[in-house]
Amino acid sequence: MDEDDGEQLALISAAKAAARTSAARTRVKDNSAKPFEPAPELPVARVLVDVPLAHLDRPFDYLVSAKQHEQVVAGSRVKVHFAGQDVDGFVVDRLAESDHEGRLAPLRRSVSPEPVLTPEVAELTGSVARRYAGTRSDVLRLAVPPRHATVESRPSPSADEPELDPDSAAAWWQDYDGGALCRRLTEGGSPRAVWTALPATHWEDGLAEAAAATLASGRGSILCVPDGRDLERLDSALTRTLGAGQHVLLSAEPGRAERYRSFLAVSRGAVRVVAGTRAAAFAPVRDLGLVAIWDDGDDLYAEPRAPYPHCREVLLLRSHQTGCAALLGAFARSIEAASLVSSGWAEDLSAARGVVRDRAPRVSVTGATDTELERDPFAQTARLPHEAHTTIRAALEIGPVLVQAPRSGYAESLMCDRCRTPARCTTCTGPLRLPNPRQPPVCRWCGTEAAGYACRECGGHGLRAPVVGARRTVEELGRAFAGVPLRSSTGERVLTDVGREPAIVVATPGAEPSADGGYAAVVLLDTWLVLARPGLRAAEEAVRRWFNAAALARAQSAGGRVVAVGDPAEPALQALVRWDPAGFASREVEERRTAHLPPASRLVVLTADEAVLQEAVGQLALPAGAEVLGPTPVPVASDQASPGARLIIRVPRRAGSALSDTLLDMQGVRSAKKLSPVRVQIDPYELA
DNA sequence: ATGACCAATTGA
DNA sequence: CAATTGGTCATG
Repeated sequence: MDEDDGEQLALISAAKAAARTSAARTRVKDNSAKPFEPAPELPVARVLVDVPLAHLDRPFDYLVSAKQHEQVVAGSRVKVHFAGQDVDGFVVDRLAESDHEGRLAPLRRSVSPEPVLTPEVAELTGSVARRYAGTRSDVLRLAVPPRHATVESRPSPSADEPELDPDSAAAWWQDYDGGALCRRLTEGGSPRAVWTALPATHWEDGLAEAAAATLASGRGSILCVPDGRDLERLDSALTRTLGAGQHVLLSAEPGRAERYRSFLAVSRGAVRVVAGTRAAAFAPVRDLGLVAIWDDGDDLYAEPRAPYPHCREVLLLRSHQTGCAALLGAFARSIEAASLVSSGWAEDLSAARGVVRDRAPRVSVTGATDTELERDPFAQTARLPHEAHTTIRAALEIGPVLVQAPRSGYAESLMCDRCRTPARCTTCTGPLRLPNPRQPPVCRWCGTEAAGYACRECGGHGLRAPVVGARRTVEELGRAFAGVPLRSSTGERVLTDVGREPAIVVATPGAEPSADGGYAAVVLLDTWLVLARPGLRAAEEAVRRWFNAAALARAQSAGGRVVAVGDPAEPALQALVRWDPAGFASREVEERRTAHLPPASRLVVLTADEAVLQEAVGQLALPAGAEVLGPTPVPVASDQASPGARLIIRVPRRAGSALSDTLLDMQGVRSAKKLSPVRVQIDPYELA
């Protein structure tokens, strides 16, 4: 019975296919004056079409005409007729014949013969799409910059043969493993390492030397940095180390033409070293030997466009896929990097304890314990405990002082004025803010008024908006240290470097200028506040920022001091005192493991209306061990009234690809059935 | 998405 | 009985 039904179905669909094919044939005959002349060889082009629909996310075959034969190559751009409209596409292959049963349509036209999508990057976009349960066309938009015809018509000047000093790389890296990493790169090896940079070092020179060592083996490199300022530093380091014209920069900064010019220099093989921000992770470097990323914990590495891939993960996928070397460097250590070390995938490239002690500044913590606050009421009002004050004064005798003050954005959240416990909404545990000083505090998430607030720790009724922000910090310090030059470096106006002469430099995290010869002292204000931020990454992020600032100080032997204003019992600050970023990160890895959080687990956040979420979960074939949390209403600021809920699913790490697969299936079915969209975010930065 | 196709429903 | 509408399917 089953067989009969099957046979009938087969007959019906065969008849339908025949009808379609003959219809297509007559249409072609009727509409075209000349008969189609196919390319003399490999007349089939396999094309990735730019359609946003999950169920159409696979290659389609088209016929190449004799005229298009030369232009249509693997990696070139074409236009094709698809579902009743003209769409863009990338050719991924030329074939002798198609495995498609029906008749093939001819390519609409060849856009350009430039092979912008190399086979390696084509494969990479596939793995990234799969890993993040997104569509390949979304990833392709991130990987290949928009075309610029004028730029494309010009040749890319080739880099000269580089003149490299074979010993300089190993010499620069001497303090770590005796320079073995760079020797292995020079010899064509592919080490994978998590590098903890020594304080007061020019990390950009380290990256440039690693690229030089890789170049000496005849291979190229990709070096990623968080932002434009770091890119400038790396740019000059690369020019110093490799000579002019050996590298290009890839970032969103310059205009489209410049960006495409750099991209073409790389895809044409004219230049083999790429430095850039997160988009550079997809650069089509020939003979890739090394991918490197500086300060991979920076949130700028999280791509804000779907499917939200993280730059570090893209580089790791790439290293995995091509077998190239991987280097993750930072002054601190991200949880993910620590996890790569503990799993044995990467080696730990840290200097010996003794060397670290020699290079690090002396770090102390002051001012946040209750007793000290009682002894020193000045600490509360001016946020500058006595010890910080005297340290600054002494340091100004020998050089500049850096004061790191949290951005005033954090000032929004209130805390108890007695014990500094963050003030939270009793309804939804969201942070409280003060709309204006005459009104009661209001929850930032649900908008509930918290009249008659009482601290849940100490019962106190007083609240304060603790952060003062950089501007008021500048004013306070100006009064306290009259006559000393004051400079500020914040979001709007960022300084890159300051000189050796005594000055106080107030900076927000991430905007710290480096000082010629290093700072005599670095002061970290309001550390408890940064730790009290909502979100799972608060401690990791705080530690990263403190190490980045503290690493700009001179060595202890040269008088370098760091004073953190906070609670000396706080483990995050103890890690700073011991200058032990790796120890801190590996403890965090353990905590994440027991809490079933990434990177030990893989996690997905689904966002949609609540009923839609229920339906979507029903469509999933969840792997064993999956936990479904929620749905819960999306925490939104009270001013934006967007309905919606989110749901979190987490699975053991080894089930990560099974999770991605079932999410892809779900998105495919949903887009085919025209069901309302569900946002899928795998291991998003904030929750992960 | 968009279009093609089929079937059922509606109106004269 | 024609015209209209709604659902399903395929997209090379």
